[in-house]
Amino acid sequence: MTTCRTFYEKVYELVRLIPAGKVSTYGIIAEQLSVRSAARMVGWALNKADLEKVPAHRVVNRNGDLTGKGHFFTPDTMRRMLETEGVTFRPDGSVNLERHLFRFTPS
DNA sequence: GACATGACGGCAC
DNA sequence: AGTGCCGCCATGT
Repeated sequence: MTTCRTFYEKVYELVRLIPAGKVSTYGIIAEQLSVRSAARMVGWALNKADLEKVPAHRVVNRNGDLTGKGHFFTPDTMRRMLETEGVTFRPDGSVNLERHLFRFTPS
């Protein structure tokens, strides 16, 4: 639409590839899009995305923190969905990236 | 057309 | 180790 096939489409596609119980980060997704430092766009794309179609709750920041929780129906929706999928959180409320970080296959 | 903002990341201090 | 600033691309005003 506005841009060439929207960079959003790519973001959505990648996010949809994230299996339940796993999470990814804006930076990694941006990197997959060949724009290493455009993580902001990724978040933006998700904001405009249909949460019904894209598991945006599986995307967290590099810190493992649920930065986009405030963009969901309720602030705890994101965490709740992740917990339901089997994602574990640290005492500080961040996701155990060491354990749930999903790595896209560069192939 | 220019300025400001945004679900971030990395580097400098 | 914590805090701050700059950079990046796209969108909205």
